[in-house]
Amino acid sequence: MAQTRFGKVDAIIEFPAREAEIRRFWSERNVFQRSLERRADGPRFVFYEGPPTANGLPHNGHALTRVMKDVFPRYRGMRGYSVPRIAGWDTHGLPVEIEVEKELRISGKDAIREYGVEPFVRRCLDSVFRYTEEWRQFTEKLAFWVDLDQPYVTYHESYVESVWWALSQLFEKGLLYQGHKVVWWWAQGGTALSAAEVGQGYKTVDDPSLYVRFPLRDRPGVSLVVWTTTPWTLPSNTFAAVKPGVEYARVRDGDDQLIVAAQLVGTLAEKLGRELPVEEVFSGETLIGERYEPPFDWYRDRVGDAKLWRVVGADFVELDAGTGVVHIAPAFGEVDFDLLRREQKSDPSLPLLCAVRPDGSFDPELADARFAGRWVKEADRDLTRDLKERALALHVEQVRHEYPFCWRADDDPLIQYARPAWYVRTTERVQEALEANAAIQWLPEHIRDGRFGDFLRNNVDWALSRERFWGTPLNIWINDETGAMAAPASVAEILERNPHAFASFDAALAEDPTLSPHLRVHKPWIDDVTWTREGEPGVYRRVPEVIDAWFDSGSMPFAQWGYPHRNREAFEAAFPADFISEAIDQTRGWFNSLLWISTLLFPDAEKPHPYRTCIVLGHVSDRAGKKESKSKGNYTPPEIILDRVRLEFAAIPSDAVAAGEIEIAREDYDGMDLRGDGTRVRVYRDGAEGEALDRTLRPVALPRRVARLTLADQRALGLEAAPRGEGTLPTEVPGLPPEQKVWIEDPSVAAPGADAFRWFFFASNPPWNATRHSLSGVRALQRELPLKLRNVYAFFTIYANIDDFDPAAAPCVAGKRAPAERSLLDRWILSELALANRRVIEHMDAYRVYEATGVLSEFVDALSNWYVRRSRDRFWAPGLEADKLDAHWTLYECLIASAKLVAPFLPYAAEDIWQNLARGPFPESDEESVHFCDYPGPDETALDEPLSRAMGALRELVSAGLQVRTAEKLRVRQPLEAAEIVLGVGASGDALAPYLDLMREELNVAEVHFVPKADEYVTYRIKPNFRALGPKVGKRMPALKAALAQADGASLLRELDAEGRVALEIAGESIDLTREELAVDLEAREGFAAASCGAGVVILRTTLTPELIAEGQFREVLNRIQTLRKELDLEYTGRIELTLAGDTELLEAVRPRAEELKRETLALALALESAPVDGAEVRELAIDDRPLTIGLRLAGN
RNA sequence: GGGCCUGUAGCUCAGUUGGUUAGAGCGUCCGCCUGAUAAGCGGGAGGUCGGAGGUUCAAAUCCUCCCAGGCCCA
Repeated sequence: MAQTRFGKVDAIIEFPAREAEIRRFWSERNVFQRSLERRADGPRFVFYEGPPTANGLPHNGHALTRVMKDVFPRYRGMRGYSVPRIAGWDTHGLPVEIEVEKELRISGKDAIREYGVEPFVRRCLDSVFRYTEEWRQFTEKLAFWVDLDQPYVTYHESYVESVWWALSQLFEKGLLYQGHKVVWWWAQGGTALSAAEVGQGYKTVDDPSLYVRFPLRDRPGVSLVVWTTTPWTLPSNTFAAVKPGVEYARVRDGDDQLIVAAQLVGTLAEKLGRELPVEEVFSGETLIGERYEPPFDWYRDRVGDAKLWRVVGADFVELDAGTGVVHIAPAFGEVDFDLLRREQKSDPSLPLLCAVRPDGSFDPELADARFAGRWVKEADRDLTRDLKERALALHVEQVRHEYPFCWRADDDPLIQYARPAWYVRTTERVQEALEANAAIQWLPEHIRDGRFGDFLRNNVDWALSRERFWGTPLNIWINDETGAMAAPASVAEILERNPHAFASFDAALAEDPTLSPHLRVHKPWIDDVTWTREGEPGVYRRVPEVIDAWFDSGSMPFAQWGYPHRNREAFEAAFPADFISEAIDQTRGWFNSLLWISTLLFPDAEKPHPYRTCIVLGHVSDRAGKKESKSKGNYTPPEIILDRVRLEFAAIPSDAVAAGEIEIAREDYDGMDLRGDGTRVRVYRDGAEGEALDRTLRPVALPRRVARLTLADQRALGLEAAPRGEGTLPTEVPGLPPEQKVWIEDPSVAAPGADAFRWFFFASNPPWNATRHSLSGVRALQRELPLKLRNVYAFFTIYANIDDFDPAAAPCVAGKRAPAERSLLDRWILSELALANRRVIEHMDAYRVYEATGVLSEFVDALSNWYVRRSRDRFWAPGLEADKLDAHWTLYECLIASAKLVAPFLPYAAEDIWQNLARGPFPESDEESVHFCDYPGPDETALDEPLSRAMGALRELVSAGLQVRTAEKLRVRQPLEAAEIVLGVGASGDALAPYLDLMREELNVAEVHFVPKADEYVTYRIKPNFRALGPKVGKRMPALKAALAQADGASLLRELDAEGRVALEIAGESIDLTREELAVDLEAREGFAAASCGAGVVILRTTLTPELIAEGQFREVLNRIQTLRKELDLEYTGRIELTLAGDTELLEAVRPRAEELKRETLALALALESAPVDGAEVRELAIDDRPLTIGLRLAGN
């Protein structure tokens, strides 16, 4: 049988390139698909992918969500579950429309209508998948295994039909109704703006600030005083609100009486510049129900007996400004509107007064001639004048405040404005939603009662409709004569009503066969769908709105299957989800819409649904904890981790730059993880790497993402200056033409790669914490496990190949011994492995990925820094004796297990190891990929906790011993006579006796003893065991502590040992103390070369005999020769011939140990006191000032 | 303005039901080791645990208030 040669493992590796090879293997061998098939019969673990929008490029936050959504399904898959993973795309909504508007350089709904709804919608569709390819690559690079070939897509007809079904269910249950919603309205553009957009457009402006009298009808001469900064809303005034439970005052103002909140009388008096003596104080409630004269009479004769213009109570009334009486215009304020809705519960006839048309002008039907048709903001001044003339304005001034403007047209102020809207009556089912929420496992837990619970408890009805174009059309048709409504749940149901319903779309399709068939269920074509009914007058026409895109994504549990029109069983088998995860901003987004839709549609399903466990991810911030933002440029693009260490800069030629140099911002320099003040970099134009220049990069004070270069370099690279120079915003750089920007790349190191990125997100902190992201951070964590594991793996292949160790070969298999027969060290690391394995499973089952990475790191550290380190001489031993074979097997088993253990976290590294170490020897094995393997279960027989504890103590003692050497300036190469160990009180040397060889080697001492009578070396410090004594001793604790500190430790201990207890006199009382109630610390006495640790005290005998000195000198010589071997890059097995000459004492130290020297250095010949032979590599050096000449040449030359 | 979260070493983070010398990694300095290692080991410096009160024999941990940052809403 041919010997396996394991592939050579380079310690230095370009991870992105290696990962690409592995990715190719996965795709060629269809590994993901097959991993699913192999588990198809397993119990189901249901994962829902929250659909991203692909009309922007993926960023670091997406990387976090991708890897978190990957690690748990991978883990569960390896644990035997069937875990199908379907990708999804969120395709509808305002952001898409806005992108297209930008592209078309148009703005507003009228502009869209002018452009044409049909071509507009088609452009939306195109734009949705603009970055699909980037998303696919991003997803694949991060090894997020999800089925990208058969994704669910929210604009697809089958998806829309499912959403329609959901809406028709709500409609039939009476949970859909029409009302109004107050939105931030851009009147000139005829559109509502989202909160995020509004947030972008605040400006500081001066607005009028009015104090207005509302005369009470039934109390002549008495007026309420209200304060407003929007006079234009006064004609639509409906109520005046006061705060119940707060004191109000009636004050005298000349012949008038005014009513304001008692605590604001002074403020108002100051404004008016006159005394306002208080006549009466009363509680706010007593005002409720009072009628008043509205400030304008535009509605007076129009609204019949409706109980308008009266005082109502409201808790939101604030008393730190204004008058404590609030003007309520429900059409122009959200809280105002909610108040109207509240009042409508007892009096449904209350109208919504709105004297303003959607274009922001006063309605000529209502307004008097002076104001009809005028833009409301412009009318403020005349309205104010009118109020003054009628003596209703008590006081007028200007106020400077922040007010939102349209971010696209920044001269246009926004107004709050009530628009007709469709609502989902969620308030009726809050209790059920809360029950579902209570049953969900939220990670972190506080989301349940905190952020999300609060949100649910404060639920208001879901405003579902959007007056836009690109979205799922609201499937409600209204008879234009009778007002009857219908909500068909599918295309088929529409066709039943009118077989030619889609004639207009069919015609469009006939004209243009490239038209996506899915657009049949979209605007504008869906608006042409109508029908009539036998015996009923009128035509059913669809309402014009589309719906909130959150309803789309929240429907994915069933809509991804097209349920209930299709795939009923598939849906039922995959409901609810066991696990979902998104970032915290989805609390009110996807997490919310999923929960509500499920709660409303499936009231009988067992809770929680539609998800059982939800990990709420923190945001990814920059290295300073600031939100990453493309416009600030504090953004490390994911490519710098995944592909290459480079950034793109706007080119700024400057004659101030030194020849051969380039200057960028210090922040960008740090962002590329460059050190010092100058680094060699490559500079090139995009796509012209062949003509790259090598330059020295200098960090200076500059704005981000601009690079200053010399005029000569500018010419050499064929660049133009970026037109906006240093004022170029980071966000503009990608859009510059290629001749105005440069790439700057650090060619000295490869990017860390996808596994490193994944590990960073898992291992840096718990997933719900905000993560500070940087290249240096990723690299730091990469060293912690991925690189360490790779080093061990490389070590193994070196010696396995040297020894022809082959796990498939008969001699190796025959020589494989059970772990119990192997050496202590082997048994120890196998025990650690089993322990780590058990703990990783516990953590991962509980979704504690961060803790799981900690366990893995500790294990790999133990493997690398103790097992391999202590086993090195076993691997160097000649031949392949039993002990060496044990070492190979043990390390092999650890690596194979590690590959499986890390597979969900580091799918590439795991595959790399697996292919080389498992598939290499066993090419016919069933597990072609590590991702086909079962996750290992701990080998319970290998678990040996006493062994783990003992080795832990040993490692501590060794550390202490090394600490002594450091303190005494005794290098480890210098052998010492002995180490004495004083163990902690009560510990026995027996448990550690088997490890003393390890300790002798590690400390380089001839002997290790336990010292039975330790008083000579150490003192004992005795402290109370606070935890045990706390309840018993209570307030006397400080006194006890002091007494123990002063007592003689050794004699106390002797008494304890003899009597089993000691008695101490504290504050006149005697306290009996047992051994368990005391803690004893050892401390080395002065004058010894000693150090203490938790396990005990280590004392080194530091006297050097001539023999020890000679031994030390020999070690030095050996070290120099080995170093030379390494310098010369010799093969590990390469034989050499040696000559040594120089200091006599050195040579005499070597002479008796010549055989050992030859063995260790693989020297066939050793000549002392002889000159180097021809062709030898010669080194002249000194060891402690003693000259030595080494001549080394390869044997056989 | 409200809600939630976070604040521990220069940086990134741990820190069990409160238990008395607050830990790790990185960085830095000194030293060591190296025939796997972009490594590793030992040590030093570095902390009023955001601040102020309180509860307790005992507080990073529990309570109250305040400050700063983040997120979500207004």
